[in-house]
Amino acid sequence: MKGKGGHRAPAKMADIASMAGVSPSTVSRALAGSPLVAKKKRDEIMRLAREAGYVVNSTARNLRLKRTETISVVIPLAHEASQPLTDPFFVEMLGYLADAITQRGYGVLLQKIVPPMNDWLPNLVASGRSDGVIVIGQSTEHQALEEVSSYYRPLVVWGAPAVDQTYCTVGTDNIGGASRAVEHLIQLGRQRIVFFGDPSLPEIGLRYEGYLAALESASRPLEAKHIVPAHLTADTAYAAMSNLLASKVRFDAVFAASDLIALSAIQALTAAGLTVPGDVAVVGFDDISLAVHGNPALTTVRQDLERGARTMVERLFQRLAGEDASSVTLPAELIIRESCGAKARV
Amino acid sequence: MKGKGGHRAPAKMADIASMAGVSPSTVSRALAGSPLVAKKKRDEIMRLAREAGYVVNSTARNLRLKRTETISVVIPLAHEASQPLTDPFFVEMLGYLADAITQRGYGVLLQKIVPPMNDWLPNLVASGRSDGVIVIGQSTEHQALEEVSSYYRPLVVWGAPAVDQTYCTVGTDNIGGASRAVEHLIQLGRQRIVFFGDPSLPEIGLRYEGYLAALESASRPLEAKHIVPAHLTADTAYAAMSNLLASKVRFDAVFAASDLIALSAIQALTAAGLTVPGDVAVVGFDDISLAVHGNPALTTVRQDLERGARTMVERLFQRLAGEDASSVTLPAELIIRESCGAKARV
DNA sequence: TTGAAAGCGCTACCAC
DNA sequence: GTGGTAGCGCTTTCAA
Repeated sequence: MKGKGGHRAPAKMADIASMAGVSPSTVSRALAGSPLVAKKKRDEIMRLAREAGYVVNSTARNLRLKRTETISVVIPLAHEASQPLTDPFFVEMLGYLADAITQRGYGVLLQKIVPPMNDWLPNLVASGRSDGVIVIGQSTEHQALEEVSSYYRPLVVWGAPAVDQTYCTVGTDNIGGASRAVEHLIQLGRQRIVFFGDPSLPEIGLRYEGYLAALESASRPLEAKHIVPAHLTADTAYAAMSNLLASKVRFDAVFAASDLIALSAIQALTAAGLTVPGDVAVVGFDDISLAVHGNPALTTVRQDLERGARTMVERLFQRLAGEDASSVTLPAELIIRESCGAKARV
Repeated sequence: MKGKGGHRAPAKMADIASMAGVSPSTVSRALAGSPLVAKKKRDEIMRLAREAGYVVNSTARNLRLKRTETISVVIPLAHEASQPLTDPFFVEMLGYLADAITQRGYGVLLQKIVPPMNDWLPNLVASGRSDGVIVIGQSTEHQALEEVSSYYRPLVVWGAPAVDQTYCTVGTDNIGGASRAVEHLIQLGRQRIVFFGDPSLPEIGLRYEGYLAALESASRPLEAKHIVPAHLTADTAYAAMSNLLASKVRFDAVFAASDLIALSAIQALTAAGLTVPGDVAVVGFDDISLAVHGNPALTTVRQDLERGARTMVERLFQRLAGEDASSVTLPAELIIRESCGAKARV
């Protein structure tokens, strides 16, 4: 209506106060629904505010109240530097988190962290932009999480619990899920099962343990050449599988540490003229929505992201309220579809 | 380290000031890299601040500066009330937007809007939580967008331009993309092509126009029974396709208004014993990453979301800077895969 | 039941 | 170059 930019300066509380012929204090109380101000006056003030399109300025409110009603959701991508959230896992988790947080009337501040990842967590915490932090995946940041958690309570991390860890994690039973998947491959008669993923990441490390456990309980030897430490991105995984094929290592099954790289592996295998599950059986991990639509449909270990997200938010708010909330491990479920094949070929 | 909650009160600027033996003003200037403060003193203050883990409180800073360095990204879901961001389209777009916004040093505040959608936009704008707003999809909110844009400039919307519209949109050439898709189906010999989607939503309406244009240029009559106004959710689309099949309407092709519902349609068709593309050819819209992995791989009209996101952010920052930025339509590309079939069957 | 006043932590104006 | 001071818009004592 005025000014060159066409902007309209938003009304402030003092404006409403003078319109109503009362003090800002009274407006503040009225808008907060305080019973201190007479019902009639309160309604009048609320009506006025609504008509003027007045909404409390949350920056000022936050400064005064020392809280933001905002939760930071952080996605650390140590190995995906330039890439835009390629992994559907993150994105599905993000959706569920956003729902759970919004339901409690809080805002969601989205943060993607890429290398170089220096001091991002202490800085985020100290900046006061949010009241709590949820980190999706430990990535390479165990140390940073550990340090900050010593003085900052409202922090919850999706991932694997570690022995020396003090921060709160919520995650899936990686060991159990992985071992069940590998046992299934063994039962189907697969002889040479590749572990496809980088065990140096906490969660992947546990899936690797499950893999080892399954081999051991079937009295199968571990073959070093069957460990392929692929990163969790589609491109690098495709390349890693192509390399493996070129190396002439023999294998008839792949247990992939995530669905995304399982799908890439299938593409690489198919491109090389092999059939899945005929020549090579493939099992993934996550059960992203893509898995069921794959060709063949992907057998995988399901993580219940909706429940995981709800649990994380629940714990975070407990910690926000000063209560204690310890780490949780949620059950994993083996979902059998087509890519693992039926019975043994030979 | 202290207190029952184990919280540590963050340092404030005054603390750093007294540690350094200077005034808060000087600390403020030093931390901002102002050349007004002597280089040596500036470095000293920065070192001190870093060691103390001090980070400027952004709420206070924002209040003072009257800006937030935050952009709201809003996803209005008129028809998906309880559902958690099921459509990969939104989620992929969100990822690209987050990248583009983060690159400019701004934060991303995520908002999901579900019915009842009263005054969400004016309230969001008036709350001062962000410096600008990006809305992904017009949904049913054209009117709200129109009203707010009359006084609030930093607003950019993903969607379709309308004749009477004053707000800034960025979107794909829906008409062109759709007509090319339908023309392709016609060329392949398909006779009865269903339009699958609700034309009352702005973007879908344009895709419908493209559908009409293609029929017309091939001198094909429009059949009312071939218009199936399915909502853009997987479940409702599946049901709508099942209903259509039960109704005995004859058709040999489906042009779906989004990939998500195209995939659902394929599932419903397959479940009913029909083959795709043998009995029914299917073409989608969006080219979500799922499309290429479908079985059969989905022929679709590609929207370049990365470019779209970059463009939206670019326009938003132009508007933030007081410049004008008008609506844009980006090209659409027909991606031919398997689900549309090859040549005619008969 | 209401208003005056203080102050959340910061930046920028003004004086020196 | 540097420090004092005012004030961003709000909530909440405290006093009336």
